[in-house]
Amino acid sequence: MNDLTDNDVYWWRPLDDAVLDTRGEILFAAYKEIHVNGFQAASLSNILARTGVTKGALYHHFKDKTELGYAVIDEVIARRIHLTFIQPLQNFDDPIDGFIAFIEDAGGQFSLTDIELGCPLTVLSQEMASIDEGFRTRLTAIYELWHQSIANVLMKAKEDGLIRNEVDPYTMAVTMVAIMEGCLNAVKVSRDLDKLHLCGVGLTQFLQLIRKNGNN
Amino acid sequence: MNDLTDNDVYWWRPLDDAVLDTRGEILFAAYKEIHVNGFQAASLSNILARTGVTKGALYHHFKDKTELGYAVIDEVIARRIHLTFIQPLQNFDDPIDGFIAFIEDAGGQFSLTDIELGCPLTVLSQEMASIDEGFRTRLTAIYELWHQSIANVLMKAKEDGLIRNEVDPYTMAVTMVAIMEGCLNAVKVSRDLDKLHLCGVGLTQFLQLIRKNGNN
DNA sequence: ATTGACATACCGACCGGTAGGTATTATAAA
DNA sequence: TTTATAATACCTACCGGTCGGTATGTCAAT
Repeated sequence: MNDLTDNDVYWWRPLDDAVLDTRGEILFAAYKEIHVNGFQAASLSNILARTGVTKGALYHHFKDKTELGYAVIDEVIARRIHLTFIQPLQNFDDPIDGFIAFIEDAGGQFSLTDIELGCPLTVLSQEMASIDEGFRTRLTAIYELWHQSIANVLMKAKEDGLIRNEVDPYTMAVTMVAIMEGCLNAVKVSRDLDKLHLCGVGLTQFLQLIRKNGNN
Repeated sequence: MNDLTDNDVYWWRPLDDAVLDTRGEILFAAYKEIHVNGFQAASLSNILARTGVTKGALYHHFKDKTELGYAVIDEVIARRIHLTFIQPLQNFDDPIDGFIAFIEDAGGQFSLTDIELGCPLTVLSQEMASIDEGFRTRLTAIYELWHQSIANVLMKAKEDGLIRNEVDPYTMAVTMVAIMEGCLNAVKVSRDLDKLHLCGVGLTQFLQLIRKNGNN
């Protein structure tokens, strides 16, 4: 069904070079299976077949399929989002320049293969938020962290006088995340990387809006 | 599992008051089942149980489950998107004012129940775009129509001198759709209608950006 | 001797799909 | 107008396959 190796897909690259134990192997294989097929259609048999781990081992480490899904969110997806979207935005002198650099960088960092699968966070949100409360709260927590991180950066920039006074950092943060996730959705469905650049231009122009003495 | 009636959910309100034939009943019930559970987890047995239609009737009207899914996109979701997002934007003298009015209106039009389920287009895009090419092309066609419709409105406004010359209508259109879909995603996962207003403010400010002699 | 870390075999439930019949309606020759 | 034919619109019963989950066994380490 899917013969991609870890390094073909940005989302699937190992988080560090630590050797995975059995639990970690299951977790990472489950993450990939879920990313492609969604949670409900994710097959435990597939996960086991790919890892060589047996069903006994799986049910030794995880109570049931749902708990495995929860662990994937908490231990894999949360870190991935932090690594991809949150961490890169810290440590910029001017966050507007930082965001714009991040967006331009993303255009080169992501390949078509990466984006065909979409953001794992959105995939799971759309599928599971209205079906399972445990999924919903866990996913919400990640989004909230993301929103707050951006809002904090903007807040600091505001204090430094880089951003217009009337701009509300949290409102901007939520909108910016919406643009990025909406953009990744557009690219996933169209399989057209140009859409990524189009949204990048749009988001960049949006960012110029909130800048003090903003040019355009 | 889900005892909502049609009129509780905006997305499920009948498109017109024509009496549904058997095929139409199947189609609409399938649409709702898919909207809640996604396509792969949508159960034909559920659809049949809810409609009272038998499996023989279903397979008389549709070749298989996949063809039923295609028909749901082409005949239900496409119209729904047109009705919800495209049609309301026509016939505004000033499209920027129109968009802003539309966004403010959406805040009142949608209830929490509506948005918990998310936009059917995004639900299916995230689940099926990377799995089935037939789904992907059909969903892409709807997005493309949406993008083009907005772009056309902006283009006309540009000719009328209402929008800045350096604004590219198509780029703006793609970005605006991304914001709206990303916003609906945020609301779905957070179950917080305030997020809808936050994104509304963000999108409104974004729209002011492209206006000629824009105030802020 | 007990515990943790698996391995193997198997189970019932549900899934999408099919086979084969029937009731109803449309077409058209007698 | 009646009657034969044929297509449409279903209905019922069933099938093979996959699913998540479990029960039981093995085996090394403590």
